[in-house]
Amino acid sequence: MTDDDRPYHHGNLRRAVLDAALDVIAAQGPGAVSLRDLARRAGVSHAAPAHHFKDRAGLLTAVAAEGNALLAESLEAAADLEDLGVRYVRFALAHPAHFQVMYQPHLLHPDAPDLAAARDRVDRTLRAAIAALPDSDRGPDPERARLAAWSAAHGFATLALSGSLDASLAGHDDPAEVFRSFTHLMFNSAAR
Amino acid sequence: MTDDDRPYHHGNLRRAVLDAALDVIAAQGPGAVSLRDLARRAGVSHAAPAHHFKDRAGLLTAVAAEGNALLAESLEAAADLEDLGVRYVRFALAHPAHFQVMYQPHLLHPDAPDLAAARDRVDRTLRAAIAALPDSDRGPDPERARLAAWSAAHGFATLALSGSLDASLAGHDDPAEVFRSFTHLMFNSAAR
DNA sequence: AGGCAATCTAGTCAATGTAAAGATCGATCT
DNA sequence: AGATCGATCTTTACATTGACTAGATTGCCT
Repeated sequence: MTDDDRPYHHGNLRRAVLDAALDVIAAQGPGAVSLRDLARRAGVSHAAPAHHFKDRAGLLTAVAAEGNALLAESLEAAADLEDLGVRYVRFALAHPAHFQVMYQPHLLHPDAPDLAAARDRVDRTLRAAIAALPDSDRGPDPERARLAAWSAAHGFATLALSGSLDASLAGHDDPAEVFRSFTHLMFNSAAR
Repeated sequence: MTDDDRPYHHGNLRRAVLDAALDVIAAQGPGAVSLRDLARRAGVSHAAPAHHFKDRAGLLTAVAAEGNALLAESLEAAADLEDLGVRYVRFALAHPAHFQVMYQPHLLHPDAPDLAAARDRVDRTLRAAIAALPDSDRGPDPERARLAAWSAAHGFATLALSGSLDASLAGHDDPAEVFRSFTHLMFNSAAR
């Protein structure tokens, strides 16, 4: 018994809620996400999203899984490790909402199969890029090189998103290129 | 008109609430912090914490400020840049609750003077450590070296706290030493 | 045409954040 | 010592939220 013309079924509520969630997260952080608010934005009843995501954590898990999938897609197209690092940073800055949720386990359902699968994809891509390094650059311990590369990219991305680098990045138009400017140096030596 | 022996004034409610908050954050993340729950743990009425911290954000801002102060204290005792990086990682792992909150602007009051002051202290310490590098290691652009060093330490700490490195760190008893093992390599080259 | 599963609505309950107004205490001043 | 003032805490109240349940609606499949 609805007064308006709105059809009973939304059509693509899952995507609509996800998109609304991404807006809220990008603007106000994951803590500001309210299932009821997202329902209002999508023009459905307050309990409708629950059927698609079960939980608040379920919604954020879906965001994290989508984020990892998007990230994997970009990284898989990387030319080499440096390019992969730059792509990692670029992804974080282009998809801040996804990125913010991906590495906060407390917000997520620990063992969601699709999330784990997407993470594996990212992981394999990084390992492949390390393995593809020329011998002169890879160094004796690939695992160590992997941690170094991931830490550098992840740290830069995280700090940039948190605003901690605002002063340092003020002049530059593309923060990812700032990252490239020193990652290039670091990995001639991580190799040694 | 309270039935129990509990005195009207707690004595040190501010500290009690902060400590309870740190427990909750470390165990369940900042999202699980409830002012009412902390009040219950401290044995006071549910509105008592508000007088000390104003907001939920006010409480977390106090946590972040305290965290930065503790971090600054540790970093100021660092022998050199490598030691400073290891101390950064060690702090994050020893004070996960503080660290988790420090870099999430959405949880905090943007312009809290004490927080800004504590952050400045950390910032100055890092710049000093960069400046104290031998010429052969510092390289042409100190700012670039600063971003590289901070990114590496911050990324490793963040990834470790999020559990992303659990598999890689399984064998080692001190993750901070794993970090040292590759930061040492990186900065011979960031210098070049 | 009939039935079935997916999708959505409506109603409800406990928990939370936040605000306002009053009670209690302790320190300081005279 | 006694009064006063500010800080600390309690009580009450209200709007919002997450989560659960039962029921309504729809599209699809056979």
